[in-house]
Amino acid sequence: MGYPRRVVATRDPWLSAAEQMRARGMRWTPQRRLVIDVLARSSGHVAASDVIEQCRRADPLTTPSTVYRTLDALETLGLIQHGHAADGHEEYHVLPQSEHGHRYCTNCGGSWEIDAKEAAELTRSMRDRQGFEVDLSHLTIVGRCAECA
Amino acid sequence: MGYPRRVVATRDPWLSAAEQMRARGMRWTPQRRLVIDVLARSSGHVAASDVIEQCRRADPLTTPSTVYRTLDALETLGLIQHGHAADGHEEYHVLPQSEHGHRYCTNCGGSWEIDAKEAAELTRSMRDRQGFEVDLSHLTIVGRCAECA
DNA sequence: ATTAATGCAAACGGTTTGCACTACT
DNA sequence: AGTAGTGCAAACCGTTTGCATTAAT
Repeated sequence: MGYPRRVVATRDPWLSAAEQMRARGMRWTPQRRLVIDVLARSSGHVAASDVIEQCRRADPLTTPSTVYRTLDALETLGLIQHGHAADGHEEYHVLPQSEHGHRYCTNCGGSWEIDAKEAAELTRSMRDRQGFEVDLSHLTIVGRCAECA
Repeated sequence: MGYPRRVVATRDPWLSAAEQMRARGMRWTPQRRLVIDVLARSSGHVAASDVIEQCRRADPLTTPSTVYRTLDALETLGLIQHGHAADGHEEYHVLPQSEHGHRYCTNCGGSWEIDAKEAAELTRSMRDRQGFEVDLSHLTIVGRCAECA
């Protein structure tokens, strides 16, 4: 209706990825662009194998080592963060601008993010009762989601 | 090798391990005894590599494949339960008589069990707010313990 | 012209498997 | 005697690395 809606200047970290890289003397290559495209379209967390597969769809010549190295590079830029999925494999969490954990359903394989607010009770009770500071970005809760339970 | 699944753990599971095995037509071997010795002395959760190393200390001829197969067998007996540590490697939880999760300190490497009581707030809030049934045995919380924080 | 990044192939480390042999029952 | 379990070596799979080549700066 009428004019385009006013949008808060949401600086897109992916758009600036190229500059961030150049600023550090890193190079902006087609392969890196592709990996970043895939990440940008992702749901927030992807297995390394997913990234490789998706890249290969766009460019069948994609090489695993290049993908891994790009993911490494992006992690040093702070754009992603790696961890391990329930099955023990590498998993990359995209854009941890706000630190968060994950919730997985063992039945349907679905996954959701757990933000600080949602984890508040947990972090508080751990701090109060055990003096334990929870690292939210490593929090993983496994179980059955509402639909599957 | 498919054994019948699922057995209730008894009061002193290690003493009865031999009988439980024989009852299923499994055999009681020195190698298995050794693995079980190691598990019995363990703190409640061990990495596969720990088990192998400890076994090798007692018997340098210990073979990884045998250890893995024994751990498999013990899991089908319900005496242990496997999962994945923070670094993504196999980890075995001994005697999950009472279901529990784990808490790890990234600084000192210490680990503690989280029992149902301690996790009560978490499980309740997940159930109430997301309809999510937490699987306590897969709960892993990472952070800094009271001493290290 | 530099030198970072790529692509390949080979190395890696933890886990699994096939198979002939051993030894528990 | 019969067969589950062992030990070895080789396969596996996801990830990492060395190195000569390519290409972004």
